[in-house]
Amino acid sequence: MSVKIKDVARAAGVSVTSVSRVLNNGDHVSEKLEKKVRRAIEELNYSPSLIAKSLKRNKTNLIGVIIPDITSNFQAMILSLIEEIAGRRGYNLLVSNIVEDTDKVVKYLNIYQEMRVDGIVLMHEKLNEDIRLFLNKTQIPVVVHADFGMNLPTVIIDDFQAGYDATSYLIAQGHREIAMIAGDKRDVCAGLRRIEGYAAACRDHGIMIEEALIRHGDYKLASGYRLMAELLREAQGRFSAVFAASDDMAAGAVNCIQDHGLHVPGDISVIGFDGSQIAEIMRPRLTTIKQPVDRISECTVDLLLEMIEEQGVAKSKGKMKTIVLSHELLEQGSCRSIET
Amino acid sequence: MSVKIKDVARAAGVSVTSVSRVLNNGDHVSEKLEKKVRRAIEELNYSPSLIAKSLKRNKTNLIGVIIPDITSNFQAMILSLIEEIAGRRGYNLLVSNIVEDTDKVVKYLNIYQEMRVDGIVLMHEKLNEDIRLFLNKTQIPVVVHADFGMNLPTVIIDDFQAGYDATSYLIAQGHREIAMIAGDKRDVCAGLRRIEGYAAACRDHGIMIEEALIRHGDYKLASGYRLMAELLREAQGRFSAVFAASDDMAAGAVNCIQDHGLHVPGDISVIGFDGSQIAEIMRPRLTTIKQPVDRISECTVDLLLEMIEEQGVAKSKGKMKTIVLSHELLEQGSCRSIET
DNA sequence: CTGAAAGCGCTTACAG
DNA sequence: CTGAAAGCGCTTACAG
Repeated sequence: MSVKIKDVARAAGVSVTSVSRVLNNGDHVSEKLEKKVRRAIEELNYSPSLIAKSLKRNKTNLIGVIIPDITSNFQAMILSLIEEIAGRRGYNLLVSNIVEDTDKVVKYLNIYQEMRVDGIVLMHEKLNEDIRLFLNKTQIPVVVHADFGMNLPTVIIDDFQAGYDATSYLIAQGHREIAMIAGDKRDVCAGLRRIEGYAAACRDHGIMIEEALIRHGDYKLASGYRLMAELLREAQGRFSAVFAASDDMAAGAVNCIQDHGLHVPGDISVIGFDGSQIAEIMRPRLTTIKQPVDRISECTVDLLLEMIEEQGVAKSKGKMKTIVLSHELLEQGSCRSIET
Repeated sequence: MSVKIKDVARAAGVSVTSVSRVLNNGDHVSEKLEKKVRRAIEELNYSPSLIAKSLKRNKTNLIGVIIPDITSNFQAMILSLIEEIAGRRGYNLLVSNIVEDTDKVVKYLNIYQEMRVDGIVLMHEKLNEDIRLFLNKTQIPVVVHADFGMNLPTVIIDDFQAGYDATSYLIAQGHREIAMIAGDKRDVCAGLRRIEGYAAACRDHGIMIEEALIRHGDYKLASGYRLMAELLREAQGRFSAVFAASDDMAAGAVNCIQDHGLHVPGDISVIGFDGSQIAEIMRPRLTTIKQPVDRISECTVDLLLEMIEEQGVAKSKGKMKTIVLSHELLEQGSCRSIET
């Protein structure tokens, strides 16, 4: 049915070896041979099979990406940058958007392994026994976006420090009653670490931590709205500021506050996290912890490709890098300073 | 280096045929043979190569998706739904996010073809000669999201009617001076068709179309902001309402209007397009044309898989379906009726 | 129920 | 510079 290298060879009157050579333009071939081959390819509309090539070369030029939520602007940003950078370097992306289902994560890790992807980017931050096992066993280079404490190549920011900075900023503005719309504690970085940073900042400034002021969401807008509604219902007047672990949740919180007839930052100050597009859209714009999406994406691809391309040279499982990138506090209009 | 089916066969003391059989659990194998094989697989930590399998079976279970902008919430929504639905049916997604570069589109179409994906979803709406040629020649099932007038399987809404509806709605609210923040005319549906719908509605209601009130953007927030700034600078007072061809542009327009100290809908009414999350986030919420993202995604996957799975039975290139889904006008707070 | 062998479409030493 | 042949890791008639 479809035309294969043998057909091209026959049409051009040369060997398949020669066709392969002009296709991969490595070794020298004579001009007229090349011309004959190119013409045959053209005429037969030949499309070489990367499947066969991958099998033979033991290399697919595929990178698998497992991402929790593409509809989050922050994650979409990273995905699109990774796609672009990897694309320029000859790699294509296999992507799985896995919402909240840890079992599906290992299912897809295994599929990627069976597909013989050259590398994997894992953006999920929740570990279970199966995932841990996979990461320990697999021969495939994996870059993770969370500190799992298991000596894996990692690209992250310092979420503890970032949580600390956000909270300290609010404190410096005179706030002493600060609620937190946090993530899931099982998320190592975006969840747990940011909460720890918040708690440490409170502690360091002699502020009692009130459990009732800490709520846990899923980083999405709707949960920010819902949790803020709870806070207003159950604790109104007991906090003057809120630290949200994502811009989406911060935006949901702002919407909720405004829908209750209150003002941001007049009545309640809100600080977000990520520095995604939504921070610019909101009015007031969100003050937020900006993550360096471009650096995160670059470093992720660089690190992964370095491992992939090194593999031939030496299976240097030894030098596992952890790259910690710096965040930045972006001061916009959603926080105000209050008299102490 | 890595363990292959032959190693498993040897370890289990059976033939590779038998190992293959238990792997694909089709034909009957005796319980004890199966047990031996499973144990060997377990012990050797065997991961079968989908590459080899694909080559043999001539099927990759891969779908290539070419998408203009993942960071658009609307498109991210569709992508994530397609991923989920296709995933449930055993297909994985190869995705390329190609911003505005038509040459790259055909480059990736060719790569997908070489990778022998089972099907392709093309979301770009701009055609060039190379793309047209590819679509005409390829044997791979492709579903497109725009009416290219070339008898391809298509899933769309009626963008003309939707543009007509949006504009008529504004007219029914008493507006007679309506600006449009449109897309690129070379985008067959989201661009051209929506503009034609706008123009037809104006015409049908005896409204002169003023070219200066039609601006062309790229569907993103920033361009909506910029174009609205232009409109305010060059034509303020000459329009009381704006129809934007995407919610993102509508949001940018609203931001711009508000940043100029004006009010939506008090001073200017704005209607958007897509029904994406941003329409819910804005205050006021955006009145918008809501596209049925779930239906679009479902139909896309259904149609594509139908073609893929039919191929064996009959190469029914004949019955090319075009599925037109219905949109809906979602009335929220960004338009007001004015006295005529 | 089980196995030996051909073949999927390429690449790559090896020899000339 | 060019080609014949082995082999990548599977599946699948075919035979028993």
